[in-house]
Amino acid sequence: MLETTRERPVMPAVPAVQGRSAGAAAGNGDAAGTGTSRRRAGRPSAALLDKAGITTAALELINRKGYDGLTMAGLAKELDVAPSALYNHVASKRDVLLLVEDHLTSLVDVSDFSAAPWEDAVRSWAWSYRNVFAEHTPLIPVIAVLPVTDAPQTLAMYETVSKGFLDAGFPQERIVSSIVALESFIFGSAYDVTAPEDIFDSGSMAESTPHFTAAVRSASSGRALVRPADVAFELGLEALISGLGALRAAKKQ
Amino acid sequence: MLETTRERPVMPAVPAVQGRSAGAAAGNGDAAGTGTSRRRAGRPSAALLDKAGITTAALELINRKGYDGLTMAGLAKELDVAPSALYNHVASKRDVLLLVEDHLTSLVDVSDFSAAPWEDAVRSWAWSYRNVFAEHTPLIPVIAVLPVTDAPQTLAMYETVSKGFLDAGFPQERIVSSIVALESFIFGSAYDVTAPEDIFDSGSMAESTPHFTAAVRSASSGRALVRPADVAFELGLEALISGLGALRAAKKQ
DNA sequence: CTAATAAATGAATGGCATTCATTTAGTGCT
DNA sequence: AGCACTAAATGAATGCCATTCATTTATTAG
Repeated sequence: MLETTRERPVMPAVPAVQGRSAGAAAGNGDAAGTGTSRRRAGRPSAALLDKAGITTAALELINRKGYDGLTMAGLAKELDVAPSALYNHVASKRDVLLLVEDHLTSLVDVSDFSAAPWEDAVRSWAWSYRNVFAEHTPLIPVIAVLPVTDAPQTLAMYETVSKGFLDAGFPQERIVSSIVALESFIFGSAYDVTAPEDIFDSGSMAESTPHFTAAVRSASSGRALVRPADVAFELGLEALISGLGALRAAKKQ
Repeated sequence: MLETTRERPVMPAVPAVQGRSAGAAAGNGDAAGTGTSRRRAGRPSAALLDKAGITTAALELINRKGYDGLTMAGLAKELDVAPSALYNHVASKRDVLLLVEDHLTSLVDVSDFSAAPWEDAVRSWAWSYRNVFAEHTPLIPVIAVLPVTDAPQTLAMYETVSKGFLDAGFPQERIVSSIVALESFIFGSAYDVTAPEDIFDSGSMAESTPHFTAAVRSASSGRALVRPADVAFELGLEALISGLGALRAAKKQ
């Protein structure tokens, strides 16, 4: 129907930047916030926002200012838009965190599950998972309660990992519990990475806690090469791998 | 100036309740908030606030309204005081959370470390620790970064646990790492307890994630008697206990 | 006695997420 | 073609929240 509909009438000049991969302010006249020449109210010809753009802008903001700097107002400014405009695309700030979480999950390395032995696959997956979220601990409370339905990339990760466990000979009814146990350890360990160096310094109460103080001292004797958090993570992970590995039946061909 | 200063002019009746163990509003004329007869400005004869009172009021408020309900204004009302009065005793809301954290840590059961075998002691400690903080997950980000100096009860717990590990024949330089690994698992698992029942419901994407969906289904077949979070915790904890236990030298007499 | 300090009130302050009325532009239906 | 509906933007509230500051009153130290 309709003849000349596809003519693309005028389009002032701007090539209608879409998807807005990264980098702020798409060249042209800016709007709410930066200072010059507000955009006038009303729906613009080409949409300024979408979930992908919001996600990358949020990540950019987090990298630059940390999670304290991630505010709806700041995000809006990053996107050169009024804060209320965001609410046409997300229902709440938690929604933004969800978008970020799902994106980050896609960065977790699950590749070894299709090639390497189960132990090696779990090892590389767990290290990768921990390292990604160690930089994003404020997301952990969100993830922990997040129904997987709302996070397609997260669901995809679970699928790959589940299949890896099944192929390795795990009894089906133990797979979810095993993954949950590993994940719990991973999330807890991610926090650990962010702890200050001197977190175990007992200070003035050192005399009243001799055993602990001695243990802390001897733990840090051969340090500085590896972070304490890495030592603890390796220790716990290897314990989990060998403990959980014992559940396997000898399958896999 | 002014003669009759030491006469103790009136003192309406009240015996100057101090410490304020629990239960709100110490009987007499109330103040900021509740509605009737404000207390007049200026330092009162007997202090209305102290850290112990703030801690128990905070816990009361958390139990009643959850962590969202824990606001400085709400806490002040609970204590029948103006919000700004709190800042004479704590420097920030984070300080309040610290007080609560340290109190809760004193509830963790470490008794088995002086009696039972190492495995049993770790088991009961870990379950108790997880159960206490499962109800208080918003504290976990605080704990994880908390220098132990600021938390005497927490330090006391570490001392007991360290001694238990040492007595069980653990090499001193592995003790802290082992405890940290266990704690990481415990904190992560505490979150897990709060997750909704249907967290793993893959919903509309079930067809694209067959292995995971099947694993979830078979995990929940014999359920309802035990919570899934408990199964995962037990599995991981036993794996950690046997994995870490292998580090011990045969000592202990 | 007097200066310093401690502990309260009450009135800001500034930041925050979120909502709502309004404006403008595209879409679908007849 | 026209018209109702919906989508996507602005801009101006709203209400909550932690925190600060000036002020008042009482206790304590010198």
